[in-house]
Order: sequence, then structure tokens, then C-alpha cells
Amino acid sequence: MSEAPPTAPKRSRIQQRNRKRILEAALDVFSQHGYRGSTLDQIAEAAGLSKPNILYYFSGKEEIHVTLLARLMEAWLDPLEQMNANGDPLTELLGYIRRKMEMSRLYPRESRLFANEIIQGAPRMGGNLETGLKPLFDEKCRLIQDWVDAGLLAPVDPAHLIISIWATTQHYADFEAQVRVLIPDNEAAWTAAQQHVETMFTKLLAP
Amino acid sequence: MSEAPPTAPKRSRIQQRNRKRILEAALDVFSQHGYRGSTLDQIAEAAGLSKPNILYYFSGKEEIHVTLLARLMEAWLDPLEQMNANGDPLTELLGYIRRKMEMSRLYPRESRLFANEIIQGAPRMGGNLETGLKPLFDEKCRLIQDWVDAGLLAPVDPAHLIISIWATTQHYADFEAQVRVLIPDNEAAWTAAQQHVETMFTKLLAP
DNA sequence: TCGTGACTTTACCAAATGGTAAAAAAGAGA
DNA sequence: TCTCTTTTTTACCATTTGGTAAAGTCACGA
Repeated sequence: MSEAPPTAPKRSRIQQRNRKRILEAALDVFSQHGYRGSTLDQIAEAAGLSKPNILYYFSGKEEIHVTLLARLMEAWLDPLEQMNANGDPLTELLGYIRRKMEMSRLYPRESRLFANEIIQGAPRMGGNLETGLKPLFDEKCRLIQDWVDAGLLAPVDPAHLIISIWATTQHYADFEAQVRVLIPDNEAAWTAAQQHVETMFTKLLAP
Repeated sequence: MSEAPPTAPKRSRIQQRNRKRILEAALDVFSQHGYRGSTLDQIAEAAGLSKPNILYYFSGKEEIHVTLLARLMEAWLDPLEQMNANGDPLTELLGYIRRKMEMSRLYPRESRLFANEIIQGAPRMGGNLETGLKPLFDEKCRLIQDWVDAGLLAPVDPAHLIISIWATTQHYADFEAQVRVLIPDNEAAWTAAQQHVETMFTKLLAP
């Protein structure tokens, strides 16, 4: 029996609450230990439910993980989608960078969940990368290329620009354990990071 | 019985050969599946040895992983160590970036092993981060700060500069699965990436 | 308040997995 | 060749882990 009817996902209040709990707990556990490093017992304990009870709401461990990844994908793409073709190029790109930085700071678990999955070759992402990420990536690459061609930005490879924005912003969430050792003052680290990243891309992009 | 006598690690030819095989196989497996995602059976199969035979050379799964991480740390620090205080600042930094990029291209498994470990909170790195990485990081931060103070580089936060160099260069190895989807032509991707990263940091650092 | 379907718990299980004991085999030196 | 040490294999084992069956328990509308 499929647990996610495509037509009507009508779920009772209890179902909504418990599914939410489970996904929240699973995000915690999966992002910290990776897929295989996490156990249903850990997730169950974190969710305050019994293991069989969890399997009443999800068909298995993998389905929980896949559900998390699918939901995450939307949230992840959103800041890029917001980049407006009609705005000022530099402003739009810096806005995107700021939103990305914000996400790293506010949702490090999501970032690490994603990173874990990609590093291991994205075995559970299905076609999400091709069907979700790629089209948007290509679209925004064309947009940036147009801006460059119009002389509104310094010449830059759009694809690698986006990739380097991802790299720098996500790094602070994904490699937090390292950053914390190297820059002990966490508060200061984030503001300085914000400053640094903005300066870097401003210098790169100013026409 | 400790397997690594601190005084004399005198190992027979067979020991040397088999330990090497095991570490090579383990690097393959660990970097692809993470610590808990990897099994001794997988490592044994990849090494062409039986599981108990592997446990004849290493006291357990964790010891293999820790050994890999410790070895990796040295290789990882080397490019940064090479950055010379007496050279031209911009040349030295670009040289470092080039070496880092090279390492990502040539040793993606090592990069991913490291990334996996850090993302999960570095539970098996022991004090390697504090005792190995931190001192060198601090030393090079001071060096860069001196260069900035002498007006040889544009004003930049040394710590975040180094971190952003790591982020951009390692991203191509760690997130290879994603990059391959977005930029299908792998050959072109690397040369364009090299170009992009160099341009980016040149613009950031030129005084 | 009673019955029915939604939800939970208890008691399991089979497979996988890290690891061990001890016997067998293979080397190496005399 | 014979002996002693190193290396490898065979046969296990205890625990963990994802998952199931089935017997409860609960909530809510009639």
C-alpha cells in the first residue's frame, strides 16, 4: 500500500503530528550519522515513538530518508528561484548569496543531510538532481550569461560561479566541526564569514 | 597487544604489502559509504583477503579508519605548509590554490573520506584537528595578515580566506556526483573550474 | 455507551555484521 | 630436512538492526 496517495493526502491530525515528529527526528539523526549510520531505534527514540509505530507511518527506513530529501530539495532550490531576471544583476546575485548563507546558518542539519547524500554518490536521490536541480541550474546559468553578455557583470563562467557560491556558503554548515575548531568564536565567525563571502563575490562580479 | 609499536615498526614484507592493500581497499570503501556504511566484508573483498585475515593486521574496523585519517592529515596539510613566507604573496597563495585543486582532482577519495568524517562531527579524528590542523592554520593566518598589513594583499580576513579556498577546491571532489549532473563534460569542467577559482581569488587578493 | 476503524504495543525473527578461537598452512633459518 | 614463527583459513558467536504479526488500546461518531 502506497503511503502517499498522489490524489488526496488526507491525513488525520494524529498522522500529521506523528509524521512531522518522525521527519524532524530523522533529520536530526540522519544529518548527524548519515543514512547507514542511523538506526530506526535512534529515530524512534528521538521521535518519542516505538520502532513499529514508526513503521506504521513509513514503509521503511529508506522511505523516511527519501521523503526528507525530496522535501529538502524544494527548500534548497527556493533561494535560487528567487533570483529575478529583471533586477539589478549584482544585487540579485548578492541577494542570492545572502539567502544561501542564511540557510546554512539556520538549517545546518538540512545542509549536512544533503551533503552526506551527495558525497556518497546520491544513491537515494532518484532523478531529483536531474529533474529538480538541473533545469533550474541551466536556466539561471543562461540568465547570468545574459547579464555578462550585456556587460552588467564581469565576465564569469556562470556554472562555476553558482557552484562556488554553493561551495563557500554550504561549507560553513557542512564543515562546522572543523570551522569550530579553527575559529572558536562562533558568533564572530558567522558575521565575518558573511562579510568575507560578500566581498569576494562583489570583487569577482563587479563589471 | 598493540599493533603499532612506537619504537620499531619493523614490518615484514608480507605485512607491508597486506597492510597497504587493506588501507587502499578501505580508502575505496570508506570514502564511498562512510564509516558505518562500510563493512569489514566489503573491505576484505576489495583487498582480496578474508575478514579474519584483515583483523590479523588491524585490531578492528575503527583502527583502519583512524589509520587512514591520520595518514591523510599529513598529505592534506602539505600544500599549505609549502606556502612560503618569503615568496610573493599573490604567487604563493595562487600556488597553494593550484596545489589544492590538483589534490581534489587526483585524490577525490581522500577528500571525500575527510569530508564524510567532518560532516559527521569528526568523531574519529581524535585531537588531529586541534594538534595537526589548528597550529598550521593559525601560523598561516598570521603570515597572510602580515602580508595584508604590509600592503602586499588586499585587506582580507585570513581565516575566512583559507576556509573559502578549501570550500571551493574541495567541493569539486566532495560533490562530484552533483557536479557531474550539472556539468556533464567532466574534462572541460576541471579546466574551467581551475580557471574560475584562480580568477576569483586573484580579484579578491590583488592589492 | 457501544462498535468500529485508527493507532500502539509486545513479542518476535532473519539477516547482517564486528569480532574470536583454534587449527591448518606457509615461510624462513639452521 | 626439521623446527619454530608468521600468516591464513575454517568454523563460530553475540549483538545489532530492519522489519513483521498479532494482540491490544484509543478515539469518535452513531
